[in-house]
Amino acid sequence: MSADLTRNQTLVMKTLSGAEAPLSAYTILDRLRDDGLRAPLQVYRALDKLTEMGLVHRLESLNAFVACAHPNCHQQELIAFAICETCGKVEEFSDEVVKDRLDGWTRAHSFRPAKTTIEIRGNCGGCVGKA
Amino acid sequence: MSADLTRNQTLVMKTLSGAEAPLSAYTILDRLRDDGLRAPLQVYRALDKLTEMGLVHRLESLNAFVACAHPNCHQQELIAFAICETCGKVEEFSDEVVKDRLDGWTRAHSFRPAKTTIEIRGNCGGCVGKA
DNA sequence: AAGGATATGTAATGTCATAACATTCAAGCC
DNA sequence: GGCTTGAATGTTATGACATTACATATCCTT
Ligand SMILES: [Zn+2]
Ligand SMILES: [Zn+2]
Ligand SMILES: [Zn+2]
Ligand SMILES: [Zn+2]
Repeated sequence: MSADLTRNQTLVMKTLSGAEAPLSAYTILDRLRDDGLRAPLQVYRALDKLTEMGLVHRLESLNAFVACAHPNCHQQELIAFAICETCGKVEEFSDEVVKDRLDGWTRAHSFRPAKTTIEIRGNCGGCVGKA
Repeated sequence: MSADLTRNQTLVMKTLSGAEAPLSAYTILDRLRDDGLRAPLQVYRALDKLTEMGLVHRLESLNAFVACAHPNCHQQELIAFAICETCGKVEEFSDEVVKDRLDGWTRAHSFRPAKTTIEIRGNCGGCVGKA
């Protein structure tokens, strides 16, 4: 399994796990002032490691981070995110057909993919109508 | 067709059209100093309009902008980007199957999508090996 | 000419992320 | 124990991306 987390990584992980919506690095920092964190870099370093371990995802269209909803389940597959712009809730899912189609395109174009981002922004079922 | 562009929109559009790779708003600003632009907002406002018109795309994973490769061709469809991290070249493409699969997921989950981002980062055929 | 909508100019500020350097900590070896 | 070494941490400063707020100008319609 994955190695134990360090102190700062544990603090950041707990903050993200307890959050209802994605958090920016600076929001995480604010919530951890009382635990001794003072500088952005302390949070960014923890986020980097947690992301490497697959415990946290970065949402590119939000410049924010979420705890993985299925830790240790989708180590290497393609993940898509549905992000509600009203309540902030994020759903993760994978789709083999989407993956195959994108893989097909990259192969056909001799493109070597390193990281793929799929983010759908909109409103979740509970928020449609309220927005 | 689309309305004529304003002065600032024209300047920004020309800069992006002539670029080999995505440009950040501040890079665009730097290239337009001699044309009288002084503040980021002048560029951001033009980019907003150009994006609305479909002439420019924002790359979320890069915080940068590119001229559309197929203006007036894909007004409303889902667009995917393959971005070379070595040479910066960006390829746009659409895939109906990917669109259908993502639409299927959102319908099944009562999610109302507003904007979908698909960005594949990696290395293009010409750059594989050099990186 | 008057009014309203759109576009522009400018300064200040807010938000996100990293560089550079010093210090501390834990583990393995002599 | 005392040493080395690599990882993690702490701190300051800076860089990069984006928006708020307000003033002014321009264009189009009446
Ligand atoms: Zn996940
Ligand atoms: Zn919602
Ligand atoms: Zn396009
Ligand atoms: Zn390339």
